[in-house]
Amino acid sequence: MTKVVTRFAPSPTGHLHIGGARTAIFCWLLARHFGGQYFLRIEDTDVERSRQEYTDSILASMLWLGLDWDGELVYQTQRTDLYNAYVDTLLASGHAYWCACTPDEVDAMREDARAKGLKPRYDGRCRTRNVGPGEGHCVRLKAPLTGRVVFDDLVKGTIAVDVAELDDMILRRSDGMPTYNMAVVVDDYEMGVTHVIRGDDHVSNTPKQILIYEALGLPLPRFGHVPMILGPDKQKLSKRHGARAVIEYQQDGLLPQALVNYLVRLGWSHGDQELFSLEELKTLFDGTSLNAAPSAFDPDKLHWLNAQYLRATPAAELAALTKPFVDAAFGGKAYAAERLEGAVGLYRERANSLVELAAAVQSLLVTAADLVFDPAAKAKALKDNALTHVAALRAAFAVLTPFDAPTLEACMHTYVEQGGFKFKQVGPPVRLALTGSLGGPHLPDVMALLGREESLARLDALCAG
RNA sequence: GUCCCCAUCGUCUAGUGGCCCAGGACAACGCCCUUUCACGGCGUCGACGCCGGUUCAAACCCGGCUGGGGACGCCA
Repeated sequence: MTKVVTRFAPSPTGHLHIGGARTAIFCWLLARHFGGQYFLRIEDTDVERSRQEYTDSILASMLWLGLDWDGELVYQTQRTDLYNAYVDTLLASGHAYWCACTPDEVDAMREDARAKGLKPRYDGRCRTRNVGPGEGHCVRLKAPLTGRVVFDDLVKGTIAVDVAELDDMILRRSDGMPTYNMAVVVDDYEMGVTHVIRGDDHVSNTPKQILIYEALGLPLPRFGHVPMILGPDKQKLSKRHGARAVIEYQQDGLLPQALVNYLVRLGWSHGDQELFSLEELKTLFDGTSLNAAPSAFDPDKLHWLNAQYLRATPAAELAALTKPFVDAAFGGKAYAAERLEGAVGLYRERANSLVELAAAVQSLLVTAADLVFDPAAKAKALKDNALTHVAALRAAFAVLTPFDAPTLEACMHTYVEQGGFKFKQVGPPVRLALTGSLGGPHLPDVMALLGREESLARLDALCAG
């Protein structure tokens, strides 16, 4: 088996978005599957927009998702000399030339071409002018004039482009900095990258980069372009589609396994299987079965997956994960933390995210005096002589032993049967007293968790108020 | 405008010439379970964009059309 080296190369101009995250997952999986290496390269050559805090954020998201990387981070801004050395060899070998055209002149050329219905491109007028280095001069690739660039894409199959579509691209800007395509080729080669997995939006860069590889006489890596992730409306993912950064999903209380699982299944599949652990993915994902068509992001399915993982997480662990969200919900106020794990156990199947879980669990953690009643529920439950049932049961519960779920349940049933009531008359007001609402976990379980003292206090509070 | 890519239920997808009058999952809807809300179980709705080929046979192969997306920077 040949060595597999992949890389993920974000530019630190924003947080890690789900599209990038999915690409990173594919890269990581491919490397891990084949026992290869996965590198991270920070493409920070756009000094204006690049920020250290974004690099930090991207790395944090990467780790949160469970994607570890090999080796040191590569920062493109630290490798200018390296890129320039390659540009110089291209200049020396006659594969590149100096160009004195100004941006305005080139713009004019493009407009001209577009007006004629042609592809806007640089016309190569400095190719033979021998202008040499100088103020405002950049270096361009002396691209072949005829022929086709053909490559076999891992996900899209054969892609062919006529070189007439390409122009003599700039390799080094007039300020001495390399351009994106130049830097990428040098880096991928220097880092030993064997599989370049990246977003669909780069397909048109690939032929250009191949031209540079060829001019440099370097071996080509394998390319794989994964399609974009679209919004639920099939349009390009944008601000109006809500959360797009993985950090936002983290804040919304999503589990990283759920996000990874969801993202992987967007564009990749393994028969009818829906649930995959990271370990399982490592053994299953070999870079095949990738879908060439773009896919729409479906928040509903993400939440469903998250619910699956929420239920699969052991109660103690889930309580620990939920705690920060509960702390935030209480805004620093004290609450019955000793009931957290039990409450999480009772509500886990009723929540799709940690945020929802934290909100649901709140009513069991406040003190009786702070319990908030849902007005609609209150109006609905406190009909007829509902409070007499509450008072009667309160008296029964006060002397009940043991105070556990089965005994409590039996006690309630006895009360209902002996009084000739319907449970519908008795259950709702009791539930309202205990949780402030009319939905939720099995009542005896709630009381057992709250304990006798707290349960009685809540029943009293409703009767009094 | 030019070039490139894509095309199965609303969505994610299975499907690589006969097993498919197309399977699974999410969503929706209904029923069951249930003292409530959920979970769960069962079921319903629902797709091969269109037109031509090739073939005994096409969702699968070929061509065109239509529709969608992407790229055309001294951004990445």
